[in-house]
Amino acid sequence: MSTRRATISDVAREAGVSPSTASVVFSGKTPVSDATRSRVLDAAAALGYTGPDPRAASLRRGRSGIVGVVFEEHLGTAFLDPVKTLMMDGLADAVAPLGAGLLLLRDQESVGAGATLTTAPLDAAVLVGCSGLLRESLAAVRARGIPVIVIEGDAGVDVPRIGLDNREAQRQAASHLRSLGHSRVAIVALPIRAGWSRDWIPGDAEITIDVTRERLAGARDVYPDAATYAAAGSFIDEGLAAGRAIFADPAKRPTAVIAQSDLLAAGVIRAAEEAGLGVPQDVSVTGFDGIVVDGLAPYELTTLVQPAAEKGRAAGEAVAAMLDGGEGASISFTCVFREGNTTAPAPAE
Amino acid sequence: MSTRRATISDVAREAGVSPSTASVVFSGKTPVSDATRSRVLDAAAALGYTGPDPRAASLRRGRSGIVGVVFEEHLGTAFLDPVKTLMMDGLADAVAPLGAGLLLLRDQESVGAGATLTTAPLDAAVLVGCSGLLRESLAAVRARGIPVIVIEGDAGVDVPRIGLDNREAQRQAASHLRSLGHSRVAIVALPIRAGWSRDWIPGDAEITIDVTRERLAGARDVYPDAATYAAAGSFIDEGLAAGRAIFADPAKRPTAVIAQSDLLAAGVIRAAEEAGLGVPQDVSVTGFDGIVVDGLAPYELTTLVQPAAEKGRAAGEAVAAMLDGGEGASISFTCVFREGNTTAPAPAE
DNA sequence: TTGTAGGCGTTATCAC
DNA sequence: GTGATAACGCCTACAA
Repeated sequence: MSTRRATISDVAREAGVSPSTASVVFSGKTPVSDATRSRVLDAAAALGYTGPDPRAASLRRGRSGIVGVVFEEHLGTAFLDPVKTLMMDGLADAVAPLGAGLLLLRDQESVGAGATLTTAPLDAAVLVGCSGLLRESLAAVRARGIPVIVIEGDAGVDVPRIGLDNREAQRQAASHLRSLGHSRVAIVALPIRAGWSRDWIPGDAEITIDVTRERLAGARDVYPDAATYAAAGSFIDEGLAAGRAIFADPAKRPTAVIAQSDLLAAGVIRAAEEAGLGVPQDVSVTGFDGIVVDGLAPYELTTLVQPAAEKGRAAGEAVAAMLDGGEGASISFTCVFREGNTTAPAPAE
Repeated sequence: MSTRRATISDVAREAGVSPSTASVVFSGKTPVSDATRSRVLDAAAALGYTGPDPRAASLRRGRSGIVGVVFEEHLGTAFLDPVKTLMMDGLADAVAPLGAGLLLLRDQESVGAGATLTTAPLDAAVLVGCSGLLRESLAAVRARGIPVIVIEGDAGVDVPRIGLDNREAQRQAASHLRSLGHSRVAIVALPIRAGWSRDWIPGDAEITIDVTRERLAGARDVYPDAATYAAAGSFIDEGLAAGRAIFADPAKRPTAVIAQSDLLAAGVIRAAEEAGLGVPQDVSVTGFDGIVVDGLAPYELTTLVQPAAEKGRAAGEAVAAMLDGGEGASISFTCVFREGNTTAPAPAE
């Protein structure tokens, strides 16, 4: 048992054929006579050979069948976000036909620990939410000459990206509120930079996270002076905290809140209930993402539905195209406005 | 640009040293004089060489630095479960020191599509929630002779597993309720088999999902006749539906509900509120998992805290040990009972 | 400290 | 339909 594992040459010898013939039996790339095939297969079974060693095959072929997915956060954190989860699903679907799998990679791996962009046998890489941190990784990957694509983030220059019309979409929600007569509106934003703790932000705050900045711009296109509270993450509890801050002073209560994610919106709704405000009679709330928020029933958020799984799928397809020698173009997706039961005309003064 | 990528030999030639010396510069396994090192590094830079090709290195070393994680469900579904998410985090942490990354694999991949247990360059595999489906995959992996470990599932025979004292833990929660005087108790279970739709289950229902069966057994050790409603998944909304069914008939209302997951428990609490029942004055509710349920505040569930991240970490460490030639023993983890504010003495009749 | 040699296991190519 | 040959790019004894 401690003896070396059988190789395809062993099998070939046992079967009385050449290694290349045995190889062909396993790869199916060339016709083989039935007699030969079964002789090889029998020999393989006898020797406990279970097929070509993927490592050797990938060296020879120049392909590993592995697509790296790079997150800038802890894996657990990334998967707490339903949008990313959906995106992963779409991505997995799209790379499957390539015969590829997804390798989870964290950016900023402490040195020497863990597979990295530079040491993993990747055929291509997908960067998720590329902001400052990922930029360096990017250089490393590109130098390796493998296809790279970025989802929700700007990698600069000529890296194809999967984008979303964040600003326009958010503007739609804001316009919807304006058409309902709302004028006192507050915004609950996603974090404005890495490591941010929840707080009100000044009008001229520097925002390094693209998604936050773009959605905020869309809201401010309609409500330039709306007070903005940025949460520490996309969670119901963060939205709750934000909502408490917003509804704290009865004199300054807004009649509508624009939340930058559905989870935040769910929290805001809960804060409104806590403050004795009815949604949507007293306060309208809009979300962003269009995910199913577990436990939010009977509310149906008025929100922007983003094609999360499609984004992942598009990334996978772009990767496939680039692996085929194609160019890999950027694609931009559009959100769909969906009116639920959390927005209504502004209450009379 | 269409020319072949530089290899370490090219770099060595350019630097005027031998390939092995250049190799050593990159691997750092042997001391090299500063002069030589910088000559090699310069040559590499000039040629655009970014380091050894991982495919070749992994063939040579016999290690790919990749650990496969096999789920039996859609990736998106798997990551909806906070417990699995935490587990992945622990696993990622534990394999990082190995210099390994996690490759996501789905079981039952349609033939020919996607990386599989048999074609991916894995150093080891971790199966998550091994029930029927995974059994076959298991055979394939074991034949390949790579270390395998199973989390929350029985792979039979001699496959090391990371287990949990589901039955004993659930019994503790039930005993707690009994000590509070509850006698009319209902159980909200996880799905009893793949593809299950929520419904009451008969006392002798066949339960093919291990976790469900074990926790149910624990509850029935104390309340053998408790009516049991099995949800279709671990979600707040499923718990809500279950709770509605349970609280539907005022005449038959239990004074306590044992839920098999925290998310289910959260839904049950919401159903209780809906039915005008106070928690815990009118109904006590227990959960299972000890996760943070986003949006459940101000409730703190009475629950069993399972060491989810530790389970992942243990799996990673077991893998590391096996890769080192060790034996890979099974490990069983213990849940810790945590009393929150969702259980109280049974109300007087 | 540096160089030489051999092979890790496979598969593409081409000839037969 | 089958076989010989030559890489794929690297690493590690071992020798110098």
